[in-house]
Amino acid sequence: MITAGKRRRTRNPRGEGERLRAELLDVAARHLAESGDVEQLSLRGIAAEVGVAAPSIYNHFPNKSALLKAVVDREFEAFDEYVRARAARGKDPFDRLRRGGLGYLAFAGERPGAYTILFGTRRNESMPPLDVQWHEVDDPGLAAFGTLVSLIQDCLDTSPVGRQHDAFLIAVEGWTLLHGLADLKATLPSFPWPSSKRLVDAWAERFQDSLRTT
Amino acid sequence: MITAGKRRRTRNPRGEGERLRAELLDVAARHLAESGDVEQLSLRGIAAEVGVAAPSIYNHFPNKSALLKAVVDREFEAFDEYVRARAARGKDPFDRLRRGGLGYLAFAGERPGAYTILFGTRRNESMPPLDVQWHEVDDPGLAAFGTLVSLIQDCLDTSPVGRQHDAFLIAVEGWTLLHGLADLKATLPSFPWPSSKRLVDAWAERFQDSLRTT
DNA sequence: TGTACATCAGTGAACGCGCGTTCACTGATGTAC
DNA sequence: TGTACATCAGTGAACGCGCGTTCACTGATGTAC
Repeated sequence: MITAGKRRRTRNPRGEGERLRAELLDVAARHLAESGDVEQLSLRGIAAEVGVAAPSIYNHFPNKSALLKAVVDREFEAFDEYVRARAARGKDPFDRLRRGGLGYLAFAGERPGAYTILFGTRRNESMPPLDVQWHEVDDPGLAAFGTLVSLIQDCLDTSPVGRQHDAFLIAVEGWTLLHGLADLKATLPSFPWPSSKRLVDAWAERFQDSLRTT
Repeated sequence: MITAGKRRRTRNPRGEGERLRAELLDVAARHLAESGDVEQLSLRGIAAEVGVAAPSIYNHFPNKSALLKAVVDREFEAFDEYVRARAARGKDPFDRLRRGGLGYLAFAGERPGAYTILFGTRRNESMPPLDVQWHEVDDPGLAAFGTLVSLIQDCLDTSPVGRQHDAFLIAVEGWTLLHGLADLKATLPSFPWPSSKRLVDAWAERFQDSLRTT
């Protein structure tokens, strides 16, 4: 349901028609982030909120699926970029891993609807499939997982016993923890959750301990 | 989308009208379990599959929300019962905890659509809210969490240092792990996931170790 | 034993709604001559 | 400097569809007299 009425809007100057495309994506992304539900988006609603007639959308997207795909792809890129940027602030591999994990949870916490669209279970046929082997990734969603694997690999590389561990397996464990917390928090916001920092630190510390030479 | 055509169906005998109610719930539950999406259910579709005219539904439910709520409630009960039954097979508290966790994942694995409806992020206003303090639970979904808390409390009670631990906190950690794995598996079925048993055993073992007197 | 009647399980047609999409169009603006 | 024209950014009306829901109904069946 879209409550906003029509906005007054001056048409784009000649040659700047592409600006409507960006406006449509912005509004669609905002609605997705609020509702967390791809099904609830309607072209008419988006058009009304942008302040344009519904058929104008077809100047920029062949159909609804194409618009949906475009906005989801953009969201995936934003997510991966956000996590990378947070991780990059760390001063050593373990710190980067911790910060990456916290970044993951921060994105999910600040934009639960957006997170849900990316990693929530509800996906439909107009969305990228995500059901590929992780190493054959060309799905932008799994790029974020690739980021996690390489953060962990960097940690392993600091230790002489690092080669005894499998970065992939540890990444799966970490991802499961992050996703479980992120998703449950979005579902049950008023549950008395422990702090993200506490959980991530505990996990990272245990991981670091396991790499000390015995 | 419902593909099945109308089924031939003989009307229920006098006094047995309630049987249609059960049939409707069964078909609705099956569709929910397949699609994992509450929004995709249509009364007309359910009616057609049962072999009845759409308005007949209104003899048993005041509207769509009521039918939805009934089927979701029933699913929650089935889930909690399933986990309890699995846990009960264990021969000591730790074994019951392990089996309960594996039961949780087994339910989610065998009926991913059903699991998604119960704990996936997509909930809408026609569903029970779930956003309550866990200890004020009257939501059937959180009953399952209560089961987990008490399984853990039983473990704590076996140890002299048990009182130093918080069953609630440990339950949150366990739940996060279980949900993360269950939900990601449903989203990415072809990802090379490690076995549930391995993950649950590792977690339970670590928990048990932390209760040994040092 | 027969019949009128209430009850029950369910029906068919219709309603208004919002949706994605198509179609022929409009009116401003830059450009070619 | 003026004008015809192509292009561009959009529009308004209409389409067919499936939906939840309402309404007046039908026809079988048990029950009261």
